Amino acid sequence: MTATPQSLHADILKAIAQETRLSILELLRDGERCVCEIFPAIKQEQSNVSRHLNMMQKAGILTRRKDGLRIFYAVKHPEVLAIIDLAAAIMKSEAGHRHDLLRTG
Amino acid sequence: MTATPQSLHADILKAIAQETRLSILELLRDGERCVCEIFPAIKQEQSNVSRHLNMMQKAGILTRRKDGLRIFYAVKHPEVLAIIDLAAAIMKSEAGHRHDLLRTG
DNA sequence: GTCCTGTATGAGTGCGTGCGCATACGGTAG
DNA sequence: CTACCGTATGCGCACGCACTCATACAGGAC
Repeated sequence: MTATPQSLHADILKAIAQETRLSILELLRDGERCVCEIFPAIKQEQSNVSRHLNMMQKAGILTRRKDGLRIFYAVKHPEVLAIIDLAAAIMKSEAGHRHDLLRTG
Repeated sequence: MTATPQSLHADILKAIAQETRLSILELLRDGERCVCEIFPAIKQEQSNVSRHLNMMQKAGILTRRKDGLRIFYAVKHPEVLAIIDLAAAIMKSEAGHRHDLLRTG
């Protein structure tokens, strides 16, 4: 048991590692939003956003709440946002190194 | 500027969010390894591992060092391992919640 | 009941990707 | 030089995935 935990890590990370989903998660950083708010904000089809939200909820990183017609999604684990921040930090330091590499040859 | 940073985050995260690459990164947690050590350890084709290593190095999360015939790869940013740990934490708490859900209906 | 709004889903498409096989490249040893 | 070892790469294949369009479903307003 716990033979290949990689396979499970991958599902969580794959649920985050996608542009559209990252856009959604950035929006949800400020709190829960309904689909009708999200898809215009990130300029994507409603159906596409719905699928991504559903996918992330099934992956366990979003919560779902019904309020009348609307369904509100929110980030379930703050670790998700921490992961995004770490990725941003890596990017930032990479961008700096790239400059150095270009300058020093 | 900083219009859609999501596109760039995604590249870093995608470089991590894959089973084979996660296996490699777990191995590299203990320090640098050459391809000849990695691919038998994770039971993958040499060509496949070589591609993944190359991909991660281009993504900026691995370093490369030549020593004679062998080429050693190592994790460049500790944040990468932190991301994996956070994903593991999410998984763990999700596993707990799943049990509750199954029991309470 | 009908109409409308908000969300989810089925079908189809094109692109991206992980993989294996064979082979080429680069460096070392003899 | 040749032979060999470690690594990278071209090619092909199968699968997965993000997306769009059209449509179905659920709930509220009337």
